Amino acid sequence: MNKLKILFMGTPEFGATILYALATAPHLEVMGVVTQPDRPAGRKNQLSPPPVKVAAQELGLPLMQVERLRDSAVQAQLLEFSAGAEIFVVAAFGLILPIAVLNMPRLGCINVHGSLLPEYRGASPVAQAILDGKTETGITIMLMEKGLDTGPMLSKVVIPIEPEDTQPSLMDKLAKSGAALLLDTLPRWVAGQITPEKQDDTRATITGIIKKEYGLLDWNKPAASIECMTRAYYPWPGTYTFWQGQNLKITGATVFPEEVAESAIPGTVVLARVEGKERVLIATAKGWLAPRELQLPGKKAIPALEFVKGQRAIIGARLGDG
RNA sequence: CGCGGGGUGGAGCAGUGGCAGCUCGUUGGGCUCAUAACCCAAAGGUCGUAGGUUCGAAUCCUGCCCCCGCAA
Repeated sequence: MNKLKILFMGTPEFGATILYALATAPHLEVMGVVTQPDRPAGRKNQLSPPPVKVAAQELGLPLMQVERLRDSAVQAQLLEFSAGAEIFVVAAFGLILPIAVLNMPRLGCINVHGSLLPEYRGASPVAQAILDGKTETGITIMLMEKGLDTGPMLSKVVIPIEPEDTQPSLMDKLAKSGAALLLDTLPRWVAGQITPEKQDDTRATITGIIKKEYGLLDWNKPAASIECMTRAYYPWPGTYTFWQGQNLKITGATVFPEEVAESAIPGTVVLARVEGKERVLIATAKGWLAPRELQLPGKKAIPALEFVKGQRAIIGARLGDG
C-alpha cells in the first residue's frame, strides 16, 4: 500500500506536535513542510524560528518559509515545492490559504482546528473557551474552503477543560488528541469511509486575534471571570492591573466567596486569614480574588504573600486605573 | 547595536560617600485554656563579580556574569 503523501503547514507549538505525529506515522509520508519566516523575538530581538521549523529540521524534512501566500510568485514556488503531495494538512498555520492554494492538492486541504466547530471559529478558539468558563472543548478536523473555518467536518474529539487548565496546558492536550484523531481520520477519509458533515452556520461563533490590552483586569467584574482571564491569557498577553502608576502583573489566582473578609471597594487589597492561612485578597464585584504571583516591571514574579512582605504599602491600596 | 529595570542575612524589600536596616521566616525564652496571635532575646550578610576613584564605597567610574519588564 502506498503511503499518503502530505504537505504540512503550521507555525507554533500546536503545529509542531501535529507534525511530529504525522512524520512518525508508518502509513503516512510528510514530503514537505511550510511555515512562517523566522521572526525577531525576545529581549535582543534575535531572529527565532517558529517551532514547526525546528521540528521539520529535526525530522529532516524539506522546508519552505513563506511570509504571505497571496503573491502569484509565491504560489508558483509553492506549487513546485508541493509537487507530488496528495493532500495538504494545516494546523495553526496563521495564514489564510487563497483559493489557488486550496486547489493545489488532488485530495484537497484539511485543517485541524482547536474547537468543536461551528463554535469558536477563528484565531483564538482555545483562549476563548477558557475565558468563557467552558467545561469542555475539543478538536475538529475539517475540509478547508474559502471561508474562515467554515468547511465540512470530518471528525471531532471532545476534551474536558480542567479548572486549572491554562491556555498552554489545554493547547497541549488538544494538540496530542488532535494528532491522534488526525492519524485515524486521514486514511478513513482518503478511503471514502467518511461523509463530511456540513456546519450549522447559525450556531457559529468567531474568535479574533488576542490583543495586549485584553489582559488588563477590570475589578468590577466577578472574581470568577477574572480568574478565567488569568488562565486564558497565560502566558501571553498576561493579566495585569496598575498600582502606583506601575504595571502589576498577576499570574494565576484563586476565587474566594464574599464572606471570607469584610467587604471593600473593588480593586482594594486586603490581608486576611482564610481557613487558617494568611491570604492576600483583592476585592471584586463579586467575591475575592487571591492572586498567586505578583510581578512589578523589572522584577521577578513572586508569590503574593512574599510580595506583600516587601511592599507593605500595597495593603489597603486600590488597584487599577493608573 | 530596539528601549528599560534589577542583583543587599533563608524570602521579599529599604539604604545614592561616613557604625548595614525593615517586614517575614528560623532558633531560644515568655504570655495564654490555646494559637499560625502577642511579648522578649538570639543566630544569620566578603552588599553578583573583577578592577578603578577616595582618608573612607552597598553607594561614584569601567569591564564581565546572571535575572526581569516593554517593544516585536
